[in-house]
Order: sequence, then C-alpha cells, then structure tokens
Amino acid sequence: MSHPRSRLDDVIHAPVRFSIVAALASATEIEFRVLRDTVEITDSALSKQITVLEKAGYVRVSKFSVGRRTRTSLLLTPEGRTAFEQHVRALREIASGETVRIPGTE
Amino acid sequence: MSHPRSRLDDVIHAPVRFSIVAALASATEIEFRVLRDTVEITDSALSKQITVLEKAGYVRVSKFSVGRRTRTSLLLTPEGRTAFEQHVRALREIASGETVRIPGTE
DNA sequence: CACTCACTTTCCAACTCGGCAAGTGATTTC
DNA sequence: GAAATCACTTGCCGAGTTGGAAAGTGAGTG
Repeated sequence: MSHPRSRLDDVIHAPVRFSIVAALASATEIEFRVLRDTVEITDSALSKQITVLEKAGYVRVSKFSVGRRTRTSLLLTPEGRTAFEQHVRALREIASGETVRIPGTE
Repeated sequence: MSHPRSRLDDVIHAPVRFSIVAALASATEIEFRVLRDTVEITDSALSKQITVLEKAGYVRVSKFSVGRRTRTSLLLTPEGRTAFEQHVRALREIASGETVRIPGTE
C-alpha cells in the first residue's frame, strides 16, 4: 500500500472544488446559482471550476427551462461520487492512521 | 456560522503539509530524516515546508546531538495541534454536514 | 432594437511548489 | 589539514493554479 497522500485526488482537493463536490455529494442535483451562493464565489470562478470537474468526468451539466429561460444544474456522476468518497477515505487515513516510528521509541 | 470552507486552514490544507502535520500530530516528535522518508519528499522540499509551518507557529524545530553530529527534530506546537484538529473538523463539516437546499425540494 | 439573464471566456497578475544546484557549518577521514 | 561527508538550508528558476474584472454569447423580454 503506497502512502495515502498519493491517493488524494488533486481535482477534488482544491478547497473550492472540495466544497463544490461536497455540496453536490449531499444532494442529487443543484442549480448553478444555488451552488454559487452556497460556495460563495463568483459566476466566473464557479464556471471555471465546473469545467475542470466536467473534464475530469466528475460532474455532469444539464440545462433546463424555467419559464422560457435556461438554467444550469449540476450533478455528480457516479465516478465523481466514488472519487469523492475515495478522497475522503484518503484524508481520514492520513489524518488518523499512519502510525509513525518515533526515534528512540521502539 | 460562516460557511465551513472559510475555516479550512490554508497552511495545513496543502497536501504535503497536511501529511507533515498529520504525521507530527500522531507522534510527539519526529526526526527530519524520518519525516522526509515518511512524507516522501526531498530534503529541500521538506525544509521549505517546515519553514512555512514554523512561521505559522505550528511547528517547533529543535536540534539535538547524535554522537557529535547534529540532527533536527520537529514537533507540533499546541497551536499547531489545535489548528490541525480544527482543520479536520472543518473538512468533516464540509464533507458530511452542510445540508444544501435542493431547488424544488422544500 | 436595446436590454437583461445566465452563464462563459479571455486576459491578466499574484501565488505556490518542486527540482536542482550551490551554500553552510560542523565533523571525519586520509 | 585539505578534502569529503553529513544534515540540512537557500537561491534560482519554470511550470502550473487561482481568482477578479471585464468582455462575449445566445436566448428571451419590453
């Protein structure tokens, strides 16, 4: 088993994306605007991060209509959900496992 | 209560430093070389990250002698330990709490 | 036809990070 | 006692990431 840090997912690790993915993981689907307010970033920033997550195959973007206007909603793909779970596991492993030899204590 | 992401500690969040701090948190004190091997980075990289953690007040550096040679050992300060615990709490909050309003689901 | 919505994209400027190489100070080795 | 080794430390990049501001897009509205 390699060291846990290597199992951290770079795409998910960035604070903003971690929040985005966590929010999406706790719901089935979230509107762009709601997510933007939840995560507290600008449209521009969210749009960019969504692109990153989409390219990674972690998020699916879908457009739907409200009246005549189009809205965007986001949802985690199964891979995204798995990746998130794996990432959280890796964090836990690092945080609480990883017993370290203490020099002069064996 | 502000959103949890704001409570993430930037100093601790970086993967390498997270690993370093986690390792230090699980022990009382670790030698530079042991830490370097545990975290799997170069001397240079570790040295730099230790400087960052020291400036943040999270790590204390002490030199001691082995025979005639000097060795460096690292330990978390109480603030460092607190910061790490707080960071992990914030991660958990984001990861498992944070119920999000789902549009059209109230 | 101008304007608003709901994002998207572009253009930066500011960081951060790691590798490599050189530097330090103390201690050995030949 | 000059050269090499140990145990880090520092400097110098180059690459990659991020976010804000602002312009752009495409559809819909007055």
